[in-house]
Amino acid sequence: MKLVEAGEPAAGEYRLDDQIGFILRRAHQRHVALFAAHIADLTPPQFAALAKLRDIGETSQNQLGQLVAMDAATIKGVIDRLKARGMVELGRNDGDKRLIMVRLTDAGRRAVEELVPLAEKITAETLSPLTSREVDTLVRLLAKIA
Amino acid sequence: MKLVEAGEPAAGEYRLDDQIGFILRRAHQRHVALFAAHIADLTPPQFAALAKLRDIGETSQNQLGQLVAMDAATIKGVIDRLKARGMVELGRNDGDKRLIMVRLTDAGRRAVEELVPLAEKITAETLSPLTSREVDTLVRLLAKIA
DNA sequence: CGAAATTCATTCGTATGCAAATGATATCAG
DNA sequence: CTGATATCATTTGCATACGAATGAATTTCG
Repeated sequence: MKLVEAGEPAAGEYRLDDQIGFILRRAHQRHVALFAAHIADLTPPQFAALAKLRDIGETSQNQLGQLVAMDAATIKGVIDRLKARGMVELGRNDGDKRLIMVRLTDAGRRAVEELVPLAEKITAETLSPLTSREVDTLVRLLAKIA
Repeated sequence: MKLVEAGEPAAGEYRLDDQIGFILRRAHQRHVALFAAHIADLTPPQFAALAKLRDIGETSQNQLGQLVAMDAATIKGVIDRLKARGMVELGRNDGDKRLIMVRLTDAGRRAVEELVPLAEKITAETLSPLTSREVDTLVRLLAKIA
């Protein structure tokens, strides 16, 4: 008498490898590794900040952080490192003196433009185990839980 | 004349928010936040190590790291903190003197047993925006790219 | 108007996560 | 058997990531 089908956990059993959190973490790890393999001198969060700045132009540090899903402490570190490398420059805001405005430098803009094709390749490679139908489905479902 | 449908990027356009890497990062962030909300005194990697140890029994530190997708440096830190809290204990291996064997303490085992129901709740809550069909699909596709 | 609440940026502490270098131990090849 | 290779654990350095506390500036509200 077979009590449990193959691959189906018994009631009450907890399989780490089947948990969404564990799988999410591994999928994210793989993506970061592929990113590093193609773009060695910039991290995904750094590139995200540059790409977002290119799209929206100058913004405050915190605002940028919200747009790229980083809290205040995290975006500060990212911006500090991008600034040290001459990719962004900072300035005060006339209206609201609390704000630190961030904008791309010419070098930063050139870097984004150069890297976007590589970033597209990274996205494609990350998704390469899937059919294009599956890609659409995955992105849609993932966005739902993000 | 409409050149681009709403939601469809023009050729060559790169939308950060649609990239799998960015969405993966946000989904992972949300899961970690939900985890912390339910299990305040343990991180997901720490719980993963405990859960895996419960399933497979004593192993070497590196072996455990491979099973929970952490490199040697990372698993060491996780084990150090679990050891400091009395959840695991370490020992030398008779056959191979390089190995550090790791096993659950009684307290560690009790902790896992107590936390598994909460972990199941976290998994369910992370996936709550999806139907059960969508859950199966997401897990399957995510596992493919992980 | 002016006190209270909010927002922005910064700092500190803790915890992953990974690359690279190192020393100890095992294994393999000749 | 022994030198070359490989594995295990450790350490250092760097980069997210977030909670909590802080000070400055702004907004809200009574």
